[in-house]
Amino acid sequence: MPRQKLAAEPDRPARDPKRTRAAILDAATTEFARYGLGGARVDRISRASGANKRMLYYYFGDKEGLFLAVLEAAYAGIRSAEQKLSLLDVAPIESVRRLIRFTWDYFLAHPEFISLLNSENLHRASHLRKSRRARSLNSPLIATLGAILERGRREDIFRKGVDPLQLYISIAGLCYFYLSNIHTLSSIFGRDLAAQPARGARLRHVTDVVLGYLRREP
Amino acid sequence: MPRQKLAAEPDRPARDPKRTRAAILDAATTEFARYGLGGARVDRISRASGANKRMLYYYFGDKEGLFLAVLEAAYAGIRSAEQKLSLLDVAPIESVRRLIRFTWDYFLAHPEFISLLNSENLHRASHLRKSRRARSLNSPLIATLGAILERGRREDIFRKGVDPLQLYISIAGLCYFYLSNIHTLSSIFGRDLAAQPARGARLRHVTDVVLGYLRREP
Amino acid sequence: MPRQKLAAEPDRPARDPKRTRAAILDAATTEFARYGLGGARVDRISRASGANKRMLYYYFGDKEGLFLAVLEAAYAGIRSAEQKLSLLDVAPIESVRRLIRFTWDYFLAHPEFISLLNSENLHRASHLRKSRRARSLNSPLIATLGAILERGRREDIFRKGVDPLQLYISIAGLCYFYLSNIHTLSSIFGRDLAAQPARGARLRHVTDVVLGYLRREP
Amino acid sequence: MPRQKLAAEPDRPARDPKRTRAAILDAATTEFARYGLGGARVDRISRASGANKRMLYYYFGDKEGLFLAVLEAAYAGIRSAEQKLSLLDVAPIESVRRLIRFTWDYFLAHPEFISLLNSENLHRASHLRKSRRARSLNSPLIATLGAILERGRREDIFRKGVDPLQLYISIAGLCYFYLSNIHTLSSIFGRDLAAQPARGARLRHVTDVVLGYLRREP
DNA sequence: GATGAATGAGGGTTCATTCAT
DNA sequence: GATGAATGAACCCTCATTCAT
Repeated sequence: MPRQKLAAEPDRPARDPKRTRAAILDAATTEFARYGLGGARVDRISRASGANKRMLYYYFGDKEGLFLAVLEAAYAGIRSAEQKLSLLDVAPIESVRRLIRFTWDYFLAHPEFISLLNSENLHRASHLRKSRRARSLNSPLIATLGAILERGRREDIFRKGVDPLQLYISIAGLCYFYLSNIHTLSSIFGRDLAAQPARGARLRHVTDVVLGYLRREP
Repeated sequence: MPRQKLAAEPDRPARDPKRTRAAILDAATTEFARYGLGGARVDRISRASGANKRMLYYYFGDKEGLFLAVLEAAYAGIRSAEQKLSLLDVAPIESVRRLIRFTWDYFLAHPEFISLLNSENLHRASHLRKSRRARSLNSPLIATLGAILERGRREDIFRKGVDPLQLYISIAGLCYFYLSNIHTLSSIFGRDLAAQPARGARLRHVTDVVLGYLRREP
Repeated sequence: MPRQKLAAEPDRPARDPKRTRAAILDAATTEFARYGLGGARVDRISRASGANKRMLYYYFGDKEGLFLAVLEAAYAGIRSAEQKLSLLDVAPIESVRRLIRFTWDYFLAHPEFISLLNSENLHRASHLRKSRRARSLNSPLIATLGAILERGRREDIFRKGVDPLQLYISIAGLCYFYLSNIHTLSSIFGRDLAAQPARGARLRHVTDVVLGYLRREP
Repeated sequence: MPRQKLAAEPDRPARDPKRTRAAILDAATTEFARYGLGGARVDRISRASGANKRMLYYYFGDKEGLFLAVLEAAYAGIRSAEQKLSLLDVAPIESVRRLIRFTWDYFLAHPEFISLLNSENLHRASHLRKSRRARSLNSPLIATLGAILERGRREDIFRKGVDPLQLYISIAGLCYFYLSNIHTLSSIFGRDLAAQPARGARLRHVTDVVLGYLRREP
């Protein structure tokens, strides 16, 4: 009987570098996000990825090289998602709304991104600094946001003098902190901030804060 | 026969439980803040504190017990600082200004607090949840902020319907995220956000955002 | 039947730092001599010494630190044996005879010494150079040999102008090379140079060479 | 469609068995000499030789097979050099002089030969014993030296009863030990024995020792 | 003949923790 | 209360070797 399904792979094809590499990267993302760099275990990554432990070193050099690759992939992920936004097609207020919603949704859907950034900051961005791709990780949204603010200003809707980078960081911070610190906050304040109603309330609040701030002075 | 050199070894008295405990806690705070829970080394803590490794277990049970103690002490620290604020003595806007400045300054002066919270969140607040002191870690500022908002509303300065907890989280988030992620942000955007001018700009921006948001609708 | 020798230790006393350290050093000497630095296995050393593997690092830092300690102990061993020689008590010729015999016997009885030196030279003496005890490893025999040569010269028995260090190296080399390379030499020349008759012949030859050389010119 | 750039990659022809084999052997010689058998890395050899790692196994079976091949080549090298000597063309004393100088120069120019012999002796000549070429590695110089000694004896210049093998080993030992152990000796005695003046002095000394010994008794 | 990808056993080292004193 | 010595599990990483192409 012939081997079944030529095109469909069995769990792990014998020789498929791309796939092996990707499987390691995936498993490592999960592991690093869950346990941090120091707490991550190379053995667990290898087991979860289905690849031999040696392969991890073959492709990524060492644990820290793997961590950097994970980090770069994480940035690439959000940048890729950002590119699908079409913020300049709509009016300024709607545009800001979309950006906030996108930021919120992305962080919500990608808790590993938050965790990885925290880990990298614990290490003072030492890995990122070594990255040759670091520059290209810069968000194009800053420029876009600048254009939106400018247009809102021209239309006399927004206040003037808003630094797009500051605003970008503020939007991120308003979303990020809530989600990043959701466990301690929930514990300390005795509320389940991760539950749906609370999450909806948070998004509304963040939107209110940002748009409330941007309103031109009366 | 009496032990010789009674007066000797002045640096650290041979037996001073409080002192030993405090020294361990201090060293552990630094270590956990710098390396995270997974990356922290019991040996380094013992060495830095000058206490024997065994003492660490004697006082705190194990590494995680020590981490919890550090965490509780960190919360106690910020709560103690908060109590020195007299927010209700001044007008609402100034009151909010003070709260923002306090939050910013505290995070700036206590990077270990940020790092410890990140670590605890990585572990899903598992230590805090076990703490019996957890309840008492709740910030009294939420109630105070509620009173400020209420007063501002009555004086027709602030908008209505602002949830004090949400606002508290927002103020924290606007400060925290910038400082917590300062290394990756600086690296990605190619700016030194830790330098003084940038820090001043950030505090102004945060104040603008919050007060801009709180303005009553025109 | 009563257990013998009350005072004698069971195989390994529970707490005896000196003993533990010495046991590790002994086992390491054997291991390094047999397999070289690269081929030596920390696990084997730990097993053979009866000490926990961790103890090896506790006392010696790492594998190379242990190697250095072994090396220093090996030098200390030969220097200690040299001190028992009383070369200046007898006539010059007999004195040189004794020195040769001592050198030969010591190398013969301590093949590990030869092997360790070879290993260290493979590594370009990198460990020895780091040693603070290196200076004290210098042999006092050079000075003694100088005195012997001088006396032999005065008595018109020996030739003049002999550098004691060169002669010392020559005596060592004549013995060392034969024993160090005994396996390849035996294999290449198809003779068992390790057998007793061959060994006796070698010692006689070496003595002849050295004394033949030292003879004053006719 | 034809593969582009037929003439490209001139450095190493894609398929040149002899060349590949020789490149591996060269790289392996360097590697084994530098790090010993245990410390040598197959990967480094493969990289340095430019050949695929698999080729190494293809040609030499395994790491130890490669080591043996290196060893045999090293012996072949010195034997080949020896053949260029014409010791029987000159008077006995000059003949011995030449042999000493040759031995010294060869060891000096081929430190890898010394290192390889040391490695093989560490392993008790286990590789050499398996070699079918071992017999042919025997030096023809022993016989030649025998003839020289005999002639010197007949001419009443040399002493009688000198075993050519012993003398050969002595000449080798006097040169070998100094060079083989040059790092430890330099370190212990605090002199740079590798510098030119010291090297010249050593060659003179060795010559003096051997010729001094060979002198007929007065 | 030649290659990049893959392997499993084991390398040296370090971990948090506990013992005997 | 306090100490230096000791533990065993597990850490990250590397080894010589082989597979599929």
